[in-house]
Formats: sequence, structure tokens, C-alpha cells
Amino acid sequence: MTTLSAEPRNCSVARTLEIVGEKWALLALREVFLGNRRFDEMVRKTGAPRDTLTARLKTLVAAGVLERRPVSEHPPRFEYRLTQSGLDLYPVIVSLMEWGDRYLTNGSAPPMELTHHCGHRLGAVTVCSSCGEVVLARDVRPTPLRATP
Amino acid sequence: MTTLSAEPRNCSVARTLEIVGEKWALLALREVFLGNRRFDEMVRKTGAPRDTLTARLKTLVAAGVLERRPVSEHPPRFEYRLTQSGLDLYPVIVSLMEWGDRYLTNGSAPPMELTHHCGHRLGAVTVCSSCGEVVLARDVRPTPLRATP
DNA sequence: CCAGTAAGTCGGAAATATGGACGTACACCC
DNA sequence: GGGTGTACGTCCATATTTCCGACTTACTGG
Repeated sequence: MTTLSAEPRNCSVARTLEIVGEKWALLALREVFLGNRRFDEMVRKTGAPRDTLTARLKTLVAAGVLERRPVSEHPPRFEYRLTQSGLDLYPVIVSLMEWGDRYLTNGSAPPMELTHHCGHRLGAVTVCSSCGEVVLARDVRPTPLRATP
Repeated sequence: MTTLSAEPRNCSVARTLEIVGEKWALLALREVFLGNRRFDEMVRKTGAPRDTLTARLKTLVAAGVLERRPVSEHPPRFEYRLTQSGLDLYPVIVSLMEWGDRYLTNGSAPPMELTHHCGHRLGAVTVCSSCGEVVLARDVRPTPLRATP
């Protein structure tokens, strides 16, 4: 018999989405990348319900993507900071933004522009780390698995 | 007064997430990128509830990311194909996968590898289209808006 | 005729999301 | 000292979604 029913794939995409696979999680991250590290600020800038944002931030902190740290004792105030793994989610955010800029602006200018430290507007492209070529879906194939011996 | 309450940002990330900002939508896209274009196959490989997948596919088709086309009349069979805008979501998928491979494999090998047509394992990196440098969050700033006159 | 597959739809229970009010702990100002 | 405002949540009741299993339709193949 062939692998007949193929359980749900446990790939890295699925695993990653367990952590960031929800609108408010990614929008909270967007805010932190933009420098807004405080709860109320995130509520305002994302439009997320306070409860939901609380839950998402907890997940992100538990996953080690954000760190919640006190910035003042009296009054008690906190901020959420990106950890290294959090910083490494930047490509996810920018590729979402890039796509929206291309397909969802309906002719008008993108609602926000980013400037790279090279001085130019950031245009983010995904390239292959081996050959440096722009990655197109049609140029990529899943590597066949070796049979389990 | 300063822009006191700052309505939720309507940025491209938020707009994009209205379409793909949910686990099953992105996993369905992953499957299509892997070549599985059929409904039942997506159900099996993603583990999504059939209803939910139906709903997500409808959204994706409505957004023009996928196209639902008949592949047989008798019996009626359909497949979902990526449109150009759908193909351009590839960077989102690969950057999610890249991150999971880095942070969620717990020491073991990634559950799936991709091969680029250059012959090497695909390592996807996001670079600035102007200077070619790898994009790091700390090297990017939002461009200040011109004041509305 | 029976089994199987593909592509959904349906219904009802369970889980989540949402919005508004509330709580706490201050700071600022008069 | 009292009133107002901000930050960071929590709580509750309702609304919406999700989830699962069963069912439907339309065939093919034996």
C-alpha cells in the first residue's frame, strides 16, 4: 500500500503558524517592528480587542518571540521587545507588506513606506542564498525524501 | 493637539492579512505551491475542517489569489491554481518556512527541504532591491510622512 | 449492485472573538 | 484633597467561528 491517507503535513510553515498564524499576532509584531512596544499603543494602532491582544502577546512571549519587561515600577509599566527570533520574523512582515503594496493599493501610493539604511526606499525581494537569484515559485521543488530504511 | 488617538493603521500588512491572515488560508496556499491543487488533497495534507477550507478557498478565489477551474465535467472535478498575484505570495510562505526551520525544529532536520533550480537547497533570504544587502529590521525605518497641506 | 473517490454541504456543540465596563495604580493640576 | 487622565489589563455577556461527523451528489471500476 502507498502512504494512503497522508496525515496532515507537519511542516515548518504549519509550526510557525501555530505561533504567528493569526491576524492580531502579526499586526502586534508589525507594531513592535515600528517601534511601538506598549500595550495601549498596540491596541490603538492595530484595532485589536484588548482581550485578544492580551492573548496573542502571551502566546508570542511564551514562544520566545517577544519579551515582556517592566519599564517602570511606579507606576507599573511594561514594554514588549523583540528577541532575536522575533527580529528574524521581519522577512515575514515585509513580504506581507510588499505583497499588499503591489496588489492591494488600487493604483494609489502605498499607505506606508520604509527606508533602508542604504538610503533608498525598501523594496524587499527574496533571493536564494546559494545563487543570489530572485526566488520564483516555479524554480523551486520539494527535495524528494530518502526512503526510510 | 497631536494626532491623538491614531485610528488603526491601514497598512499593507493589515490589508494582506484580510486575505491570507489565517492559518488554513496559508496552509492551503502552501499545498498549492507544492502542487496539490485539489480540494480533498488539501483537506488531507493540511488537516483543515472541510467547511473551513471551503470558506478560505472562497476568500482566496474572490481575492484573485487562486482560480477555481473545472478539470473534468463528468464527474465534476475542480482544481485550484495560483494566479500571478498568488504566485507572488511565495515569499510569504518561504519566509514562514525559513523561520520555522530555524527556530522550531528543535535540533533535528527540517521536516521538508526545498531545492532551488540552481541545484542547491533553497535558503531564502530577504534583501533590499536597491543595494542587495540582507534586510535586517534595525536597518529599516518608516519614511516620515509629509504633512498634509 | 457495491465500494470508493471527489467535492462539497449541513447541523449542532464547542471554542474564540468582540466590545464595553470595570479595576488598579499611579501622575498631574488646581 | 479631588478630579481628570493614562497605562495595562481583566471580566462578562454576547456574537461569531470553528470543528467534527454525517450526509449528498455524481460519477468510476469491479
